[in-house]
Amino acid sequence: MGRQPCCDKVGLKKGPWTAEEDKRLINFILTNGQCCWRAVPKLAGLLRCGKSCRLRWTNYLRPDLKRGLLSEYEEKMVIDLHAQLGNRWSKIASHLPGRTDNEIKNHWNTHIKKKLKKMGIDPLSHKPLSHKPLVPTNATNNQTQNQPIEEQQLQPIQKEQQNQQQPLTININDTKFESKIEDIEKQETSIESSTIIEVKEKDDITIIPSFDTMELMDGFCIDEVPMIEPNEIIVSNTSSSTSSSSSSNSTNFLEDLHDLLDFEWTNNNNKEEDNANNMAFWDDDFISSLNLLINDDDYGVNNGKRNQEFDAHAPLSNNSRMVTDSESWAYDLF
DNA sequence: AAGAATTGCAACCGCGACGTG
DNA sequence: ACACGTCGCGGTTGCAATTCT
Repeated sequence: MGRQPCCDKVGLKKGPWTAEEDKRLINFILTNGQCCWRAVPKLAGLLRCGKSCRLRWTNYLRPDLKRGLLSEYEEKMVIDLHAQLGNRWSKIASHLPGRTDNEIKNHWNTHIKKKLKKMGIDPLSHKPLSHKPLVPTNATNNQTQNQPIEEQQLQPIQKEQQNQQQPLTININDTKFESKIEDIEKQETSIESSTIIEVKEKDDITIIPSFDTMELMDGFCIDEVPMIEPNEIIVSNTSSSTSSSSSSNSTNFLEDLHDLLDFEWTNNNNKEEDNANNMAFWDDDFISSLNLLINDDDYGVNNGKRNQEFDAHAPLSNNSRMVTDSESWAYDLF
């Protein structure tokens, strides 16, 4: 018996999303929150499968997303985290606020991989390419070789902590990288000397970068990012009745957004966090982008292609969302 | 200038995990 | 214990944009 398709594909649309579809999805999620993706397309009046809606939202429409190239710090973190976690992009993404697993995966495959190879680093093992693989002498060794790096590291981590080893960071822009490769070879286990310390807790893994993430992000911490939850998405009643309609017009949609911005984001878990979160979740840049988004004249002129949506090829400074690197994004919000 | 090759990224696909009845 | 539905993840693809020849 074959697996049932995730959704009835007959009559469902595929391919790039149009402005109208984006508008409907955003409007629906703002009004109803994220729940039951399977039901979303029907309720939102979209001819898409729920999976497609979820992807579109999480990878592109989510308001807390950063756009644009990864910063040097972010790249460094990705490399470190990849050394620890392997291709577990969602885990890696969870340590990079505003970045999606897809984005990181793409960036890894298109940029970082090449950079590492150029530097003589094997992107898979994070070891120097010239580094001859150890010939396993027994099954245990063999197993270790095939184990995810993360698992291989769990044991040496504590040892590493005890030894207070100097953290080895890979600066991919470092022209003296070759000398670092030598250092890595000397240290035998280059990955183990990475900057990330993991503590295994049940099945979950806590990643503790040895470099100060808060410092790197200029005080920006993932824990402070107000990730959207269904119960957190609250649109005032005055507008929700109109906006909940899948055929809502742009004006109502904008009103919803502004109502939303007037809403005080609260987090009941922590009063201090309350203060931090009592702010407009989406900054003016995002609103202006949404203005673009919902303005059919400006948006999706070319069949809704994203490059037209946010003008990815314009200078970054012209692009309200894409310009928000980690620092400016954080400062804009806080 | 034009065609070919390459790049970058959004979106899709299939699978596994998990929850529920 | 099992079947089923849903969701999330990682790998892959398709195609527009860009670069090269």
